[in-house]
Amino acid sequence: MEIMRQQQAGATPISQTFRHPDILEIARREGKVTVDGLAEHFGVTHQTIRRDLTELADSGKLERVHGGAVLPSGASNIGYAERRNLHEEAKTRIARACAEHIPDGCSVFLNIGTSTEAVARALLHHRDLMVVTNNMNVANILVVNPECRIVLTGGALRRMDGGLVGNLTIETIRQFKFDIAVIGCSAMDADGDLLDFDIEEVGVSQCIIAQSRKTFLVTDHSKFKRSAPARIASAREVDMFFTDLPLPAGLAEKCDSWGTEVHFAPEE
Amino acid sequence: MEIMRQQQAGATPISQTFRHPDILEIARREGKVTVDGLAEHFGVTHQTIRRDLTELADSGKLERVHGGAVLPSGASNIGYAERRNLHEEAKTRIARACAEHIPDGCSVFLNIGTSTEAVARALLHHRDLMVVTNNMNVANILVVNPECRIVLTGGALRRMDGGLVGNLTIETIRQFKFDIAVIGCSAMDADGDLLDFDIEEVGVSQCIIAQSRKTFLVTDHSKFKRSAPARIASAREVDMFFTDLPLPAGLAEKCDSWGTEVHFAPEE
DNA sequence: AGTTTTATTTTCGTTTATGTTCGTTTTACC
DNA sequence: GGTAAAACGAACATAAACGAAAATAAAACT
Repeated sequence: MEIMRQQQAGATPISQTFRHPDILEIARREGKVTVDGLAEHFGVTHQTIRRDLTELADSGKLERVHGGAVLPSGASNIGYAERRNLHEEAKTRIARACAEHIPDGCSVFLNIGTSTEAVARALLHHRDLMVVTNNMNVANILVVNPECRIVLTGGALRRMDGGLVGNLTIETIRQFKFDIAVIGCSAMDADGDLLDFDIEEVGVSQCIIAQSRKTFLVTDHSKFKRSAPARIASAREVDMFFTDLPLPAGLAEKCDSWGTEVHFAPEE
Repeated sequence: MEIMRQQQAGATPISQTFRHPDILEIARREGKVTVDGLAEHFGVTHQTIRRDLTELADSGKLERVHGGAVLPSGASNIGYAERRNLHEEAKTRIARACAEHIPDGCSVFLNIGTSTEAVARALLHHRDLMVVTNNMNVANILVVNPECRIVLTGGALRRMDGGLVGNLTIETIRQFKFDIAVIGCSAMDADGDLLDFDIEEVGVSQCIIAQSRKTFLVTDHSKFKRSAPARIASAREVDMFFTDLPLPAGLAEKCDSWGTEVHFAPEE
């Protein structure tokens, strides 16, 4: 009874029919399933199969197509693609401002995040760079810049965001000393603390800061409104802070007293 | 009426069809697709294929060109696409034969080379794999297989072939034990020795073999005619050897006496 | 038994995918 | 630079597929 209530309260009330496992197995074997084929196979009407497929699609096990369903394709980076478009234009402006403070010929670390990827795009015409990153997307972006040496840290590929995670990352970073670390963060609070959702990444970010002569932070204003559980560092440890809109009250003064230069990306 | 407005206001209404995943797979395998070819392959009109390609291009999966579509430039294919086309068809056959001997659920290492990339493409529908590689292209290829964990070794990105090179590679490999090592080589001589142009890679390949329970070699016949300075290992250490044409005189007997299974990829 | 819940079928209006036609744009060839 | 062929995209018609809702059947429970 209570379980039923939970299900009704939850998002999709899944009917557990014996067909679902079979459908999935067929789909995995054949790569696809058709409404017609399944209706005949199970001896039920099309409408019933449609309902099955809709439910399987809602729970992410399949991807619905006209006439049937297929295995989910790139299931992972859909959300990421949307996030990339979010504040896209602002991120580009911020990244450009940041790139202007990265001189040719220096060594840079870029970590995980859409903001740092935007910085990578802004570095496409820099020369004689050495870029170390734990972000596959950054590597894919910068590969077309022949004047840029690219070093990837090892690690398990996280499809969600192209990040390379795991203890290999920190091991790699320890072997370098960077002129500039460019980091993003998931959120930033009123005390000037940089926050992240992933505790593992926090360790990586802290390591990067420790191994770098200068630390650049790139963050758009949306991060000021959010919070996240893990603390990376204080903005006090940041040398330059690139963002798009004025900082919340109090934070600007703090940065000023800490000697953290705040740069606003110019509107175009 | 209102619904229509919503749709018009929203982004691009992507049609769902069985063909889209197939088109993407063909594109990834061949590097390009043509309207004519796809129309014939699926038995539909050109216009339908055009619509498909337009939608796939809109969602960033492909890049439209006159007469067909190609993989988006940012993705896997770097400059050495020409070499990839060399013996492409044979490599695909070899890779498919190799993939058939790689069971679901095992751990595999794929090293640098166009042949191993072909194997990666042949593994797109394997399940529950764990693939470790020092080849960025392999990672980019397999990223679309959600049933596959991907681990990249660290290292400097070599644009020539997407390889990750440097001492980080061996350090990473030492942390694993693979069920199967899939390696390619630059050349193979009459004594059955695997050769390579790059001395550094030789060390990596030797390390891979040492860390693996089984070693698979994938090489097309063109490698028999060439030579290279650095020696990786003897074919004696290889468990299965996948190639396209019969081995030169004497080598077949050697492999036989060593217990090295030689598999020829069937002509189609 | 009777009642309630769940699964399925039936029906029907709506949406979607596809083929066809036609005018426009691109490409290739002279 | 001009021309012909190929490729393209827009618009429309149509048939298939779709989803919502009501009707029916089958369990599950009291």
